[in-house]
Amino acid sequence: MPTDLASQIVPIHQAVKALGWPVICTPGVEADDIIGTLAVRATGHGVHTIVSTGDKDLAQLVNEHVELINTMNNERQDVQGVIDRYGVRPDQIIDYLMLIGDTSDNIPGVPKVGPKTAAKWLTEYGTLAELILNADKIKGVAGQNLRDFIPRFDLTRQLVTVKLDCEIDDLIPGLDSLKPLALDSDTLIKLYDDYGFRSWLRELSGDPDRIPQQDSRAVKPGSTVGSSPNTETVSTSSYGPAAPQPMAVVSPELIHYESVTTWEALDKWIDKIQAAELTALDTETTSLDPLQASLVGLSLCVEAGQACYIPLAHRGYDVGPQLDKQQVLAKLKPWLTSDKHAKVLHNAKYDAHVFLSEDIGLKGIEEDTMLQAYVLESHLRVNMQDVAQRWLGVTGTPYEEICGKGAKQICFDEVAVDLATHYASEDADLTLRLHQVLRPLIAAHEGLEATYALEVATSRVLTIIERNGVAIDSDVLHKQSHGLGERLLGLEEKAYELAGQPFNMNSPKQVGEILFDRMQLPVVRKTASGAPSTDEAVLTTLAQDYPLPKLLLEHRSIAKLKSTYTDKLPRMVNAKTGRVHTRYAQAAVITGRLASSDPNLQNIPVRTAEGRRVRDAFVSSLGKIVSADYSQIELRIMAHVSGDQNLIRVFAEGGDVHRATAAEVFGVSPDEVTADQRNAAKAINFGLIYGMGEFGLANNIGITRSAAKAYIDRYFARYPGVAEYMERIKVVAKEQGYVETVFGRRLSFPELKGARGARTAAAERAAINAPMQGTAADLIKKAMVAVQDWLEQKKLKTLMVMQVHDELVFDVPEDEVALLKAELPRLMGEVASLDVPLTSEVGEGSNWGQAH
DNA sequence: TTACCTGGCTCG
DNA sequence: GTACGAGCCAGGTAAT
Repeated sequence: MPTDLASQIVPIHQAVKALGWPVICTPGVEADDIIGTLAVRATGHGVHTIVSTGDKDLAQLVNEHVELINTMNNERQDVQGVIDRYGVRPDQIIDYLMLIGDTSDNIPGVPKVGPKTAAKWLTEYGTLAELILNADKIKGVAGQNLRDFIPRFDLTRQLVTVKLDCEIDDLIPGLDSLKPLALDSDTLIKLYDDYGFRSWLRELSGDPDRIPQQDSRAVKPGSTVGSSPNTETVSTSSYGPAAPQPMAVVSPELIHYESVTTWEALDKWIDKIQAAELTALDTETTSLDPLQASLVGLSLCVEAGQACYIPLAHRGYDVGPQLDKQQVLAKLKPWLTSDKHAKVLHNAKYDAHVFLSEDIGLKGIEEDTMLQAYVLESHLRVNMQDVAQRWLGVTGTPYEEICGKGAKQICFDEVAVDLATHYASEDADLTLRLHQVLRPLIAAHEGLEATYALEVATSRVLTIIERNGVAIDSDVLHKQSHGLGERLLGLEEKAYELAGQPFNMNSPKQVGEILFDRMQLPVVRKTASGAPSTDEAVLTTLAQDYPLPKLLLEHRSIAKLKSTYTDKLPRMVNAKTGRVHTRYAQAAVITGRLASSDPNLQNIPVRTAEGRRVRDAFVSSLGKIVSADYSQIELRIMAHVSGDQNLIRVFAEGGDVHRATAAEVFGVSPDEVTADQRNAAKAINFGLIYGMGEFGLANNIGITRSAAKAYIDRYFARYPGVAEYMERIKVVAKEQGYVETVFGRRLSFPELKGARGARTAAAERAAINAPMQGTAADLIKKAMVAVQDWLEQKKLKTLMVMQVHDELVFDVPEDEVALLKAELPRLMGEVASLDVPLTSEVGEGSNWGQAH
């Protein structure tokens, strides 16, 4: 055999025989080719995905090719036949069409179709079968006809195999003599990095043993758990070393994950979970969107290292035996819906939604390891991978490694069952082990225990709110969109005239070129990257002397309204429920607040009249919208935590707090306070919550720095407790590395611990703000739990539909409105007793806009 | 074509 | 450099 394969063209089966590697060596061979080759080898063995222990990129790339080749192999036989037999998925045909596009780049006469075009076709025709049946009617953007593509499927296969310099059929006999696939990507990457591709081949041909032929870690599930590949990892945990806690240590050979595909095996596991004190549970689904997700399988773990996966809805041409989904769920339902059987999950809210979609109300959710991790370290990521790495020293399998990412991500139901078994069992196993490690750490601190209990209770309420959704009047938004669109056109016309040429008003770059290059306006400020800034403050300054900036400001604000709100919200309406279902991230904000996304309902406009109109589209489906918000919550908390007697008295006396503080600061009676004085007091009140300095205050209310300094000095003179508190909290944060809310939630600032310098100033401000924002978050969470419990206890029909940091919004039947308006302030006020009253304001209306 | 970043703007 | 905490949009560009 040749020893220098890199210099020769070697048919693949020869390479296979010589090296045990399916290597194609052609002049100019590149990384793509080796990846493709490895993928071909994998598919030749019926492998669907390759698990890597080390670098993700190569395995990921290989897996993408595996997917393409599997698809291609399926479809080249007979497109319609494949559809009928295997139910090829839309994303697979997209991939296939992409493959055509990729390959056709250099091939004259083969039209190119990208995933967007393919997706558009599929959207129009719904299913792949429809698409194929209507092939002659379907035209792409460049006029190409889908029918033309179908006969070319085979051509494409030819082109691809030519590119690989072999026929797949030739390849397979060569592969048959090989042992099962062995890929150690650490070694691959190292060799590739050290020697480059060609040298690597030489190494291989000279010393094939350098690559382990049988490395079960790479192929068979089971090894990525149990030991950390990187022993030098240093934990950032504030609570303990990264070294695995004794209870969590499971030596790899004791780990056993199994697929449950027989009724006997299922019964055995049902016995186990019935008897268990606590069971870790995890679901696998078709979507990351919990309301869209459909159950694909579920995993259980009652003892560290011993877990099972029950595949329920996997698909694919060679999917193994699976138990009937409905029968399995029927057998499990008594256990799932029993609060006598305690469960631990990682982000239980997600799984609760998945089960609700199967008409199963999951009960007994007593523990949630995501919330445990969040309560312990709210400033760090709480996904399973990162948490397991931090607390167990274990590198679990990332979701992306199983399903890919981005546009090429596959659905979990396409993942091979054995691979899914490993991944899903591991999740349940790690959940249980995390619980064993984290739970005692929380129990050791009263404040953390209380915070965790609150988070678990909040999770249940959030599930309800998300599922309730909120009714949106799309017609209202469409009309607004239309009006805004016309105004945008008018503004554009005027702006082009002033600029002397058309330009994209949405592009900061083009706006900058027009203003500062063409029109030679003065540069007020530069952005972080050095370009002249065109933000609101700059344009407002320029608008005093020039007409165009004013138009730009108006255009900006209207374009934002249209694109983010009036255009977007109607598209977010769930087809099944006719409502908008936001997602509340419970472990995303370091201070303990919630975050809302898809869509974000916590930043719906309110400050301008035209923006506020968007809220008119948030309507009631039962009768009225009722909204209740804590008034001046963070300032009240400042009064409480600082213990400043003057500030406490201001709140105790009630009335207009900004006017009262203005009277204090400027030494006049409340009714003598001027509008300017009240504004200054308001700016200081808000600013000090954020740790604002004189520069910030001066900027904010348009006064000189020295005037701002004078105001702040007077403020602190009148409220000395506030000044002392701010100094105290900085010291505390620096000494212990964390601060606490009133209820004992810990908020960490590791960068402050023992540090000093310019960069710490920002962290200091965050530390000053955190107890207030965090305590406010605690309070509203307590309120949500109290109110939802009350709604259920009173058996009311009212739905809680939104939380906006200090506000709760309800969809209320007419006959419950009076009760809600009477009881909400009481319920919200009684969740805690601070040194200041906790008052709230309640409003009602037929929509959210009116309810304020 | 897609993925990621920047600048800008919305909210509490 | 300069006020805390978020999410989302359009444009622009780098990577594929």
